[in-house]
Amino acid sequence: MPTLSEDLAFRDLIHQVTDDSLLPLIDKGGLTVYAGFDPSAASLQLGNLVGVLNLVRFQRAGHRPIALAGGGTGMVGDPSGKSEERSLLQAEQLAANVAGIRAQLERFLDFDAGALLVDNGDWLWKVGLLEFLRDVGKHFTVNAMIARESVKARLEGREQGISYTEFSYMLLQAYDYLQLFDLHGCRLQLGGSDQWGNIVSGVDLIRRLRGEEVHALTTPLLVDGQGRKMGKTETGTIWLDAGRTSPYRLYQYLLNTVDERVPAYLRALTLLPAERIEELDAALAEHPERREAQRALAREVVVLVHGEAEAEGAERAGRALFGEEVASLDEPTLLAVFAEAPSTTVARTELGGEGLLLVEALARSGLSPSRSAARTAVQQGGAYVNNRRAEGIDRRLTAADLLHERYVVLRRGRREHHLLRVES
RNA sequence: GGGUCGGUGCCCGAGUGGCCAAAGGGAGCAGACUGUAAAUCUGCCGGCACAGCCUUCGGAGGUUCGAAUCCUCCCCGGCCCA
Repeated sequence: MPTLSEDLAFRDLIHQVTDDSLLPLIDKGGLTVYAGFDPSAASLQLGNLVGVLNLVRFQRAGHRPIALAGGGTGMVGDPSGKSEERSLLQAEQLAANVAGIRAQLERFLDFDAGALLVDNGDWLWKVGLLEFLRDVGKHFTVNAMIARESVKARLEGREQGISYTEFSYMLLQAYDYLQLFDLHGCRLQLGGSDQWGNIVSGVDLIRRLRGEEVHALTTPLLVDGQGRKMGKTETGTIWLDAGRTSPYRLYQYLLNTVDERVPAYLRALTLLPAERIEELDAALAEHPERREAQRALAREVVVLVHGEAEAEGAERAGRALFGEEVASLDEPTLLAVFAEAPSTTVARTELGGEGLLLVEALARSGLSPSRSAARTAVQQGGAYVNNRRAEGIDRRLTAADLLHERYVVLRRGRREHHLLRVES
C-alpha cells in the first residue's frame, strides 16, 4: 500500500503545499482536513469530484474530513476566476443549494466514522461587523489584497469593478479556516490551485491569532482537450445530480475524453489503484482506438457518483444507441435504454392516413430547434428513424415505423436521440 | 455638462441608398473519414405555408419608388475635455 502522500503524488494531485513538513503529517493520519464547496447551485459539478474524492482519500488514510458548504460565503461570492461581479443569491435559494450539496456529499464521506459536514453560514451569519473588522480585518493589509491576481484584474478593468462585498471574500474564507481550527482542530485545507491565495490567507490568520502553524494543499485544476475547465461544455455544465445530467450523459462525456487527458482524469476522478491505472495507461498507449481507458474512466465515475446499476444502464444504452439496431430490442430493454432520453407523446391518430411529417416530429420533439433546422437535418442526411437514415424531405412517420406498436426512435445527427411515445 | 467615435446576425467584424437575410472569421450543426476521438474535407448556419414569402442591422419617427446605409429625436458604450 502506498502512503497517502505517495498516492497523491502518483495521481499528480499536489500542486502546492505550504511546506514539505506536511507530507509526513498526512502519512501519519489523525489530521482534521477540510475542503469547501460553493453552493451556487443545488448540485456539485463534475469538477468538484476531485475535491470530494480527495476528502475520501484522506478519510481512508485515517484523517477526519470536513466538507464545508459555503452557505455564508455563497452570499458574497468568490471573485477568483470571475470576470464580473456575481449576482447574489437569495437566502432561501442558498439554503436549498446547501441541502442539495449535502445530500450528494453524504454518498462519499463516512459520517459515522467521523466525517463532518458544516455550513459556514452557521458562524458567518452570527459574527458582528465590528467584531469582524477588529479581529479579522486588522490582520489584512489592503496593499496585499489588491496585489492578488483575481482582484488586480478587476481593478484594472474599467468596465468591471469589484464591489467591497466581493473584495471581502478572502477574509471570510480565512475566517472559516480559523473557525474550523478553533472548533475542530482543523489543520489542513484542500482546494483547487485557484484557491491557494484564499487558503493561505487563513493560514496566516491562524498563525497571527493563535500562533499555530496550519497547512494548505492545492490540487491542479483539470482542463479538457480544448483547455476549458473540465466538466464544462458548450451546452452546459456536467453535474453530479442525475436530474441535471443523466448518468448516460455523464458516461458519454467521459467516454469521449480526448486521449491526452485520460491519464490525468483516471488519477484525479477515480479511486482505482495505481497498478490498474498504469494498466489502463498502457492500453491507451497501445490501442487507443479501443478506448479501454475511457470506458474504465466513464464506468468508474458513474459507479462512484450514481452506483453500479446506473453505470450498467449507461453502458447498455451506449451499446444500443451506437451499435445494435434499436428495432431488435425487446420492449423492456428499449424503455430502459431510453429511460433517460427525452421523450414526447403523440396521438395515435397522427400516424394514421398519410402519417406525421418527420420534419414536424423533429421540431416538436426539440431535436431540432425549428422546422427550418429540422428540414436541414433531413436534407443533409442527419435525421434517423429507428436508427436508420431517413430519406427524403417528405418522409412521414406511419404505423409501419412503430416499434412494439407504440414507439418510434428519432435521432438527429450522431448522438441526439428522442423517444416518441404513441398514445391511443 | 462639452466634444468625438461608435452600437450590425450566438460572438468578433465588413458593409455607408437598390446587386443585403447582409462579406469574412470564430462558435455551433450535419455529412465524409475515424476510435461515438482529434485533425482534415464538404455543406448548413433568422423564421415560415421554403425555387416564394415574412421579420432582422440600439429604439421611435421621417425622407425615398426603395434605407443597415440619408434626416430628426431618444437610449446605451468607448475616448478626450470640464
